[in-house]
Amino acid sequence: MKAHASPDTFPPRGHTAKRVSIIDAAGAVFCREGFAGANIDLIAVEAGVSRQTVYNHHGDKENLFVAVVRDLSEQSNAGVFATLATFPDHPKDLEADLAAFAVRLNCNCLCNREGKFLRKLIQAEGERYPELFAEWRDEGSTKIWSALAARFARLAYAGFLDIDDPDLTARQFLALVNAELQTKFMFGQTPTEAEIRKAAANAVRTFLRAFGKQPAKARRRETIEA
Amino acid sequence: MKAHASPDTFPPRGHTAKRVSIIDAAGAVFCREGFAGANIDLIAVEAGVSRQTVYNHHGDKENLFVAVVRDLSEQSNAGVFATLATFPDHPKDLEADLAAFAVRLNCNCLCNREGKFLRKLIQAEGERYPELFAEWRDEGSTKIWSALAARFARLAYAGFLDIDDPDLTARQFLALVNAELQTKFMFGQTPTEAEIRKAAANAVRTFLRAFGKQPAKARRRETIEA
DNA sequence: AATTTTTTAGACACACTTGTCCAATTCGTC
DNA sequence: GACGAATTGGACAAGTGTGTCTAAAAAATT
Repeated sequence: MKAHASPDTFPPRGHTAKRVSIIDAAGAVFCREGFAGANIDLIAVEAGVSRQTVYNHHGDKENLFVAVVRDLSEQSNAGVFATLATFPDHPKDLEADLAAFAVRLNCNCLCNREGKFLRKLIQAEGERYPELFAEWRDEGSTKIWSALAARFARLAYAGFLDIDDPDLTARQFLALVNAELQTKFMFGQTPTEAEIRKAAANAVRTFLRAFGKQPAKARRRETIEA
Repeated sequence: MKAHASPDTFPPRGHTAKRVSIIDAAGAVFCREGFAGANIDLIAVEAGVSRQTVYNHHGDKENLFVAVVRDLSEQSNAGVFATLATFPDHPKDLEADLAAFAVRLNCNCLCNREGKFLRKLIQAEGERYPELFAEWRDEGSTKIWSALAARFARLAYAGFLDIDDPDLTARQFLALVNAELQTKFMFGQTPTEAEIRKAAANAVRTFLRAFGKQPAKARRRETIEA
C-alpha cells in the first residue's frame, strides 16, 4: 500500500503534463460527442495516454467531466478578467477604443477554445449539473457583468455616456457585440478576425448611437479638432 | 389500397396520433439526453408506445432524429412567420407597438417548446448533421432575417426610423431582444411572462434610442401631447 | 544502480442499447 | 362478427462502453 493515499485530491508529484493533457482531450471529446457520446478510450488516445491512466487520474467519467468544466471555467474567467482590465477607462477616441475592446473580448473570451467549449457544454449538460454551472455563473458571468457595468458607469460619470442602468447597458453591449456572431456560433464555426472586427464596429456604432453623449457623437462626425 | 405500398413515406391512414406522439417524445428526450444519450426505450415509454412501434414508424435512431429536427424546424418557422405577420407596419405608438411585437416574438418563437428544443439540438448536434441544419438555416433564419429587415426598411421609409443597413438593424434588434434572456436560456430555463415583457421594453427603448427618428424620441419623453 | 512510483496493455465482467424477429393481441373498418 | 392492418411484449444476438484487475514496462528518485 504505497500508492496514492489521498486518491481524491491528486497523486504525489509533478506528472501534471498528463493531467492537463487528459483534461484537454476530454474537453474536446465531450464537446464533440456530448457527455453520453464521449468515449473514454477515445479520450485516452487523443490525450496520448492509456485508458487506465485516465481512470487513475480522475476515477470516474462524471468526475472527469466535472474536472473539465471546472478547468474551462477557470481559464475562461481568467481570460475575461484579463481582457476586462483593458477596458478604455480614459478613451481618446471612444468609438475606436470601445470597438478595439470589443474585438479583444470576442477574440480572447468568446471565440477562443475555452469560450466555445464552455458555451457548448453548458448548453448541452447544464441542466444535469446545476450546482456545477451555478458555480460557473456565480464566479464568472455575474461578476463579469458587474465589472463591465462598473466600467460603463465610470464612463458615464466622466461624461462619455448617457445611461440609466449600467447593468442593463453592459448586457446590451455584450448582446450587440455578439449579434452577428451568433449564427457562426450556432454551428460551432469560429468567425474570422475580419468578421469579428466588423461585428465589433457595427455593435459599437449602434451602442454609441443609443448611449453616446451628444458631444462624443458630434466629435465622431467632425473627426478630430485639436 | 389500404396497405402501405410506400413504406418510406407513411402508412395509410390516421394513426398519425402515435406518429406525432413519438416525434414529440423523441424531441424531448433528444434534448434532455443528447443524441447518444437518448434511449429508444425511454422515448417509446414517454410516447406511450411500444418500442417496436417506434421502429415501425421511423426505422432508425438517426432517421428518428432527422424527423424530429425537420418537424421542429417546420413548426418553429411557421410560428416565426406567423408572428412576423403581426409586425407593426403602421404603428400608432412606435415604442409600445415594437415592444409588443418583441414580446410576441419571444413568447411564440424563442421561448416556446420548439424554439428551445431546436436551439439546443442545433447547438449539440449541428456539426454532425450539416445538411440538415443548413436546410433549417436556409429555410428559416435567413428568410426570417430578410423579412424582418424588410419591415424595418419600410418603417424607415415611412419616417419612423433612421437606419443605414436594414439587415444589420434586424440582427441587432433580435440581439437586443434576447440580451436579457440569454442567461435563462443557457440553463434551459423558460423566462416568465413578466421577464419577457421587461426584456422587450428594455430592448426596444435602447433600439429606439439608436434608430428612432428625433420626433419619435421627443414624443416619447413628453408623453402624449394631443 | 537500486528502489519506488507511475504508466501501460490486455483481459475481463457487467451492464446497457440497438435493431430484429415473432406470436399474440388489439384496433378500425366493413 | 369477421377481416386485415397495426400494435404489443418479449426474447434475442450483436455490439459497445464502463470500470476493475493484473503483471510487465517505463520513469523518476535516491
